[in-house]
Parts: sequence; C-alpha cells; structure tokens
Amino acid sequence: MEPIGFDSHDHAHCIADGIAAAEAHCRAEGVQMTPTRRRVLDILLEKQRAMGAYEILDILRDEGLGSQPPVAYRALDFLARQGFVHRIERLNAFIACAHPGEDHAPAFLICRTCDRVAEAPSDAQKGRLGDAARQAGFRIERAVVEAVGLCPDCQSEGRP
Amino acid sequence: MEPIGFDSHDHAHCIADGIAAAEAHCRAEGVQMTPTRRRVLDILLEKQRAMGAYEILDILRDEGLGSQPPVAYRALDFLARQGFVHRIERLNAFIACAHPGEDHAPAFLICRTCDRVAEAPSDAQKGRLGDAARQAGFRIERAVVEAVGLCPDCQSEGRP
DNA sequence: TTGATAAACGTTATAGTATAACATATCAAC
DNA sequence: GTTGATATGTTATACTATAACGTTTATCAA
Repeated sequence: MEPIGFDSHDHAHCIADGIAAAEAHCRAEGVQMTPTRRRVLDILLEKQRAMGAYEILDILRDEGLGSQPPVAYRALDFLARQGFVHRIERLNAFIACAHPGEDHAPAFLICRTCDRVAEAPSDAQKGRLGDAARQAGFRIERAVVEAVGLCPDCQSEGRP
Repeated sequence: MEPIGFDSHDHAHCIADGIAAAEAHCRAEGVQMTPTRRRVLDILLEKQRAMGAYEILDILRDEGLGSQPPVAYRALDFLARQGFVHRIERLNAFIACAHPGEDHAPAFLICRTCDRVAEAPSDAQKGRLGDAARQAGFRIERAVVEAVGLCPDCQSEGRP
C-alpha cells in the first residue's frame, strides 16, 4: 500500500476501480448497492477529498436523490461500514478509500492549509502504540490516526 | 511516560500537580490563568475523564462562572493551546493532560463501553507513520492518535 | 405467486457541537 | 494615566448528527 494522495494519478481509472470494487464486494457480501449509495461513493471518488455530509447532501438534493440529512448519513454509514469510505474525525468529513478491497487500518495525512487528505498505511497493533496498549491491558479494535501538517504543494508555496 | 489511565492512583495528588504545573507554566509564559480557566482545568482533573464542552458549561453555570457556550470553548481552547488539556476528536470531548509539564505527543486509548480514556506515549515522527509521511513529502506538525477498544475492566466483565 | 421478514427510504423534528460578531471590561507596560 | 493587548459577556446563528415513525422495496421460503 502506497501513501499516495498528494501526487497526481489516473483519476478516471481510480473512480472506476472504486465503484467496481464496491459492487463486487456488495455482491459477495449480499448487501445492496443502491442508487443513492452508489452516487455518494461516486461523488467522493470523483472529488478525491474529504467532504462533509451536508456538502454531499447538497449534491444529492440537486439531483433529486434526497434532501434530508439522514439520506446522506445513512449512505455514508453504509459505505463506511463496508470500508469504501473513511471518516476523518478531525474534519467531521468523509473521504473515499484509496485502497478498495484491501483489508487495512488507514492513517491520514491532512494538510492544514488546503485540507487535502492522503491515506497512508498504518498498523495500530504494531509499534509503540500497540506496546503501550498491551502494557495497559487495553485491547485495540480500531485506531484513528490523523496527522495534521503541510502537504508538499503547500510547503513549496512557502506557507508557514 | 507511563500509559496510565485505567489503573487507580493518588488522585488528590494528581489534581494538585496539574494545577501547580499549569500555574507555573502560565507564570513562565506570561499568560493568564484566570478563575474560569482554572476552574475548567480543575473540573477536568477532578473527573479524570473526557467531558463535553456543554457538560463543563453546565457546571460553570451552576457556579456563576458563565452561562454561554463561548465561555467554555474559550477556556478549553486556552487550556488546549497551553497543553493542559487534550481534545479527543472521536468523542468531541476534552480531557486533562496526564503528563503536565512534559512535552509530548499523546495517543489515547478510548474504551468503547465505559468511555474512559488513557493517555499513552506516541511519536508521530517515528515509526511507520513518520516513514510514510516522509515518503509522501508531508510535514507532520501534530498527530491525532485515538485507539478505540476495550479497557481491562470492561474486558474482564466479559463485554463482547 | 404469495406471504413473511428484513432492509432501505422519506420525512419531520430535534439534539448536540461550535463559532462569528460586537460591546465591555481588565490587564500590563510604558 | 494612556494605550494596546487580552479577556469577558452576550446574542445570534452555523454546523453536525440522530431519534422516531410510517411507507416502500427487496429477499426468500413455502
């Protein structure tokens, strides 16, 4: 898994991959990829950035796919449960998974000036956090790792 | 730095230490520890758990120290800037720092059943996250590391 | 097919979290 | 004491999220 996210890439391809992986996963798991859910995933894949639930809802509303908050939150909850999108706690926002189909525990690199987000590999059980948890007798089930800082572009623009 | 937090300890002592360390820091830095700020820190040290801003505000209101949300948020912002309290993104809540006076980048172990929080050592620059960030050209300034799972007590009660 | 069950949706209402903005007051240094 | 910075009081509002309930749609076994 590469810590891509601030570099450019074949974006049409990654949208198609994301949708395809999600469709396949849904068939395999016997869960439903409904039009609204598909569109929300599509929006997040397309924008390739963290988006708030209400920002997504605005698009759904324009397209006649729903107008009330639960519409967006339900779709996002589903997509997050299936692992197609990740929630960024720091931003109260959601982003499409950069590694669909892979089992992974992501960490995020969040640029504080442009708000772009990159997904990096992580493993809470390994490393110092895992050691500390074991020492405390704590059983880690899920870890939120969100690093805030400056992405390469914003560094080169000389932001403080 | 010990990953304490789920064990028992001399709590009166740790309240006194926390306040004392904060007072000293404020004198050294030339910033003001006002009554409301002191009381908010005191509340968080006393409860030794993550508390929401509005829960803290309720206490301040009862004591005549303020009644509007900005009162609590301002005090919490100040205390967090000075490093006396940490914000737990996952819970939209705040907790007193367990290691006042030490320069540290904390990680948190959050029990999903009892919501107790332990503070553990961390170092975003080291380990795999730091490697990934360097590889991506990302400059980490601050890292939010929040592990969700089961604390020792809730494990021994056989919670699933 | 049909009936039973679960899953998803539409909608209303409301809860919970956070900050903008502006007037007033206090502090600290000269 | 004046001044500039810092802190407070207050109103209003923005933003984020979910409870609750009735209806519809999908799934699957009989």
